[in-house]
Amino acid sequence: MSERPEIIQARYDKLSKLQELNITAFAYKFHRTHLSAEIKDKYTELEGSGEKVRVAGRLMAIRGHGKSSFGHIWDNDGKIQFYIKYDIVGEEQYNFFKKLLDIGDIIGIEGEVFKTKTGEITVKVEKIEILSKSLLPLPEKWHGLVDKEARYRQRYLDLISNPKVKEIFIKRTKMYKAFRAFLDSQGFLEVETPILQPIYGGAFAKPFQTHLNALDLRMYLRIADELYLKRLIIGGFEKVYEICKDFRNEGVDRLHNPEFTQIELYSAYWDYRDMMDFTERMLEFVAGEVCGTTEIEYEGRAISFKAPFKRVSMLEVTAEKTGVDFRGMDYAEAKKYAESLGVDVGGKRNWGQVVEEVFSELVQADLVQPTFITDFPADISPLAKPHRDKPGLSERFEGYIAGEEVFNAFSELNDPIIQREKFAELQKLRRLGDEEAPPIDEDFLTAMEYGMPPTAGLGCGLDRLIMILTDSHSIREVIFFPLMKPEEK
RNA sequence: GGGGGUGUAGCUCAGGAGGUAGAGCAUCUGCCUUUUAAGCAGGUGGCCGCAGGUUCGAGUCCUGCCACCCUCACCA
Repeated sequence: MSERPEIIQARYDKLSKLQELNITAFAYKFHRTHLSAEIKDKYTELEGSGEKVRVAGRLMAIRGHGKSSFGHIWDNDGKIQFYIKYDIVGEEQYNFFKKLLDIGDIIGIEGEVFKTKTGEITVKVEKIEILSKSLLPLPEKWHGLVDKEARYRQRYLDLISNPKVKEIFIKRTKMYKAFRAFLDSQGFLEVETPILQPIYGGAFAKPFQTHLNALDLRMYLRIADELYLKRLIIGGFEKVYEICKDFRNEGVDRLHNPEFTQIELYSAYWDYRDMMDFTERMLEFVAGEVCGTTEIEYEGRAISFKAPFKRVSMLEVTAEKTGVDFRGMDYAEAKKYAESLGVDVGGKRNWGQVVEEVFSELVQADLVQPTFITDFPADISPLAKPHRDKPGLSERFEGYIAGEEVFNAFSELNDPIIQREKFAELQKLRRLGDEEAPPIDEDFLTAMEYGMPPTAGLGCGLDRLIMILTDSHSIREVIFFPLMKPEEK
């Protein structure tokens, strides 16, 4: 029982004293008249008016001076200083403050507002009450909570003691709002599609499996939304989007969390060039809404979200960079040249995979400014339309920022005959041991056979985008509760 | 999975070459009625990640394990 560290036991002792005094340490409610920010905004009206304000928040600092004390409480929008004086509140309340409250407690105060001689807007306390006793001590006031493991496992402590962390997540929400505002204004409809799916598809990835007891059915958590959103396009919703949690049963590192967020959007009657025009306008808008500017800095490098973005074809930029033009080569020849460039293509099973590997090894890291890389190999783009002019390529682009892939888009394949062939090729890859090639989705093919309008679609990794917009090095900094191994007890 | 690093008080961190465990903040006791990392004086607080080993003696050296971080590989 009483094995508690002294610093914690002291708080339990105070709780007992409160109970002896018949003071409720865990209140039911507190009527607030103002938030801390409102007091500051309305100071000129409040000063000298005799109006009493009631504010509540977490007690974060105390500076005692004998018979008077200063302190700060933090609420949703910021902090406010209070001044409590023996002469005003009397012996009982002052001793209650001095002896029974701790940093970390949630308290409510009432009093008039004034400015100290250093000019800080301050509440002169007339009444003070405890709303919730904090039984565990908070991290240190100056350094905050630094240990990354503790920050991620106990995010609430991170949020309490590191105000900048709160800003990152506020920006994350601003990003969602900006996408919604932009897309809604352009006639897109926000929709929801299944997370639990009997067949996964729309990307190359290992899925999470689960089991539906009612139907004794193996189910998967979605790896992408693509095939369901296209069904909606077929159904006559011509512009749709979804902000979607996807799940991939793969590695965990600074760029990957097993559960992550994308936005996918589809517009009928567009091709991938329309989507590029749209995407750069949308990204410029989102960056401006989140950061207040399109000119940002990520890991010491200036990045401009000002449209238009650079556009260059994958094969051309790779040829420029490496001196090897892979166009017109067959699989064996491409492999030979890739190896001559020092790129390991041992596990690559077709021409496109080889070219993509060379690109991602030797070119990708240099794409710091937002750049559209266009015209990907057709054999690694099973859901994209074949390029109208360039044999072997597809009408597909990916967007790179700060050397990382952030979005991926196509002129969507709408020919069910070619789609079936593409799926068949994926089944070959599966049989060759490619675990990430998705199984064939007959229901989706049936939908396509009813006729799908020409369509362009885009997927954008929102975790990576907000990392860049908040200058965060790890995906764990932008996900409230990133995946952590449970601690062994 | 490979390589490198970290783990010591509630928090942030020191502990040189094996010899009784340290600081700041917090906490506790005094003093202090406009401070803001308030101040002054004094005190409490430790499974040194876990388990073994070497040694007269291990926070320190060795082995194994655990968690986390960085990095490479993998991952659209």
